[in-house]
Amino acid sequence: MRLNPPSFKPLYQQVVDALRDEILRGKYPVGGQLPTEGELSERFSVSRHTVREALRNLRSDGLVSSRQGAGTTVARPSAPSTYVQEIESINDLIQYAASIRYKVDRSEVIAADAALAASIGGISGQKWLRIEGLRYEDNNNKPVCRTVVYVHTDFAGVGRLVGRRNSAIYELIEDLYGEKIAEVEQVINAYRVPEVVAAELALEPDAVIVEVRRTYRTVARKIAEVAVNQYPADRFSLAMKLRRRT
Amino acid sequence: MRLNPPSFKPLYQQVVDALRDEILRGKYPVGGQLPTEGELSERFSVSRHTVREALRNLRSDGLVSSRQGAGTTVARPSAPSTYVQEIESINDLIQYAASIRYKVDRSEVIAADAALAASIGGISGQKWLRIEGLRYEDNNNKPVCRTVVYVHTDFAGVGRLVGRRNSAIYELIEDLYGEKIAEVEQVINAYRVPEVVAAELALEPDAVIVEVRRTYRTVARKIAEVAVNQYPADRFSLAMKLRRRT
DNA sequence: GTTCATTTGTACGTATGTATA
DNA sequence: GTATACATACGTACAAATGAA
Repeated sequence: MRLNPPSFKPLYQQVVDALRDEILRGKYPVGGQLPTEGELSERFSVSRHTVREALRNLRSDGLVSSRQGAGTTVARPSAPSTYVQEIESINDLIQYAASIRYKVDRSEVIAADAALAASIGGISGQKWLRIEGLRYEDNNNKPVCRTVVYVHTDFAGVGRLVGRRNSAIYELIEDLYGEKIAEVEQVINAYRVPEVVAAELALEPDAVIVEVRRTYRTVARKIAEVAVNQYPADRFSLAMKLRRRT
Repeated sequence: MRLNPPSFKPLYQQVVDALRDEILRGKYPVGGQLPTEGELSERFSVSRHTVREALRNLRSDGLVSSRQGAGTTVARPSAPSTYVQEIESINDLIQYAASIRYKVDRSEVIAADAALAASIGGISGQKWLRIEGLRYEDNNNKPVCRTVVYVHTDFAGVGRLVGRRNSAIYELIEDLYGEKIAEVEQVINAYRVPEVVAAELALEPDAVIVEVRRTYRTVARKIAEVAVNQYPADRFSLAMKLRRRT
C-alpha cells in the first residue's frame, strides 16, 4: 500500500491515517508488532523522520507504544472515545474539560442542609457557592454531563469567572487566592438516574448515571471545592493508567 | 546561559529543564513570547531540531503553545500540577481483595471470538485461560462481586494456584514466571445488569452494575492478564486519592 | 554470560512550504 | 508585498537498549 499523491494532507498525517486504519482493521493486532521505522519508511517511500513524526502522533493518542531496541507494539485498536477520561495526573482532568463547552445554569450561595453536609463533607448550615451547569461536546446539543460544584465561601470570588475563563475551578482558586490544592479525592458511583436529572440530560427515565465526585483540599486539608459530575453511563467510561515505579 | 556539559541528560531534555525553569521564574511571563527556535538554537548551541524536540515536550505539558508564523507563547507559569495516585504500588489496587473470600466456579482455556478479542484486546482466535468466580464478604452468602479473569496462555500455570494461594493473580504470574508487571490500566464502566449476571449475583433484573476492568501489561507491553470485576452498583463505590507531588 | 545484529533514541545538517504580522 | 517563524521533509550518523544466537 502506498500513499495517495493527490492528497493535500501532510505526508506524516497520511502515514498516521494509513496505520490507524490498518490497526483498526486488525492488520496489526493489539499486542502485535508494527513494522520497524525503516520498513515503514521504505513502504511509504518517506524518510524515517516522517515515519517517526507519524508514530509520535499514534503514541500520543495511546494507540501504540515504542521501546528502544524492541520496536513498536499496538496498545489499542482505536482511540478512546471523547467521553473517556484518561487520568494520569489531574492535568488530564483539565484537558478533558477544555475540549468541551461548559454552560452555567445557576450560581448561588446556599446553606447546606444535613443531607448535603453529609454528602459533600462539612457541617450542616455551612454556606457554599453552588454552581450548576451542563457540559456539551462541540457541535452537539445533547449535554454529556451535568455538573454541580460547591465552592467554599472563602473562595466565592471565582464565581464571576466560571464559564468565562476556560480553566478548571480549582485553578481559578489557586490563581485568585494563591491557595494551593494539595489533594484531590475522587469517588465513583453509579445509580439509576433521578427524575430531575433525567430531564436535564435528556435521558430515558430508566437510564444509568455514573457519578464522579472530586473533593479538592488545600494543604491545610480544608475543603476548597467539591465537584459532582453526572454522566450518562452509556456514554462514559473512566480510564486510568498506573505505572510501576522504576 | 548555556547548557551544562557534564550533564548526562539528553540535550533536548536540558533545554526543556532550562526553559521550564525560566518560565517558572517569570523570565518569560504567561502570555509572553518565547525566543524563536532559531534564537534558542543559537543560544543553547544546539540544532534547531533539538530545540523543536524540547518545545514539543513543553507543548505536551501544556506550558507553551506554538503557532506557525506567530512564534511560541507561554500558556502556564508552571508545570501542570503533578498529582499522583496515592495507590503506592499496584498491589494496593487489590488490597481489598484479601479481606473477602474468592470462590472459583470455572477455569478453562478458551479461544477468543471477535467480540471478546475486541473487549479485552488481542486477536480473534487467541487462547486465554478463563477463570470465573464470585467474591463473598465474610459471613455473607450473597456475593459482592463477579470476577472473570483472562490469563495469557504463557502464564496458564497460575491456574492451579488460583483460589488456593491468597494472592492476586498478577502476583502469581510474577512469582512463577519472573515476568514483571509494569503497567496496569483500569477502566470503569456502568450498565444495566445482563440476565445471566443478575442470576449469579442474585440481583433484580433492572439492577445496575459497575464494571472495573484491569489490564496488566508486562514491560514489553504484552497483556498478561485482564480482570473484569462486576459489582452491584448499590454496594459499590470506588474511591481514590490523588496527591500533589512535592 | 557474551557477542552481535536489530531497532528505536538522540542529534546534526539542509531545504522548502505556509501562516502570521 | 515582504520578512519572520514555525511546519514539514529530506538526508546522515552515532548511541543505547533489546533480544536472539
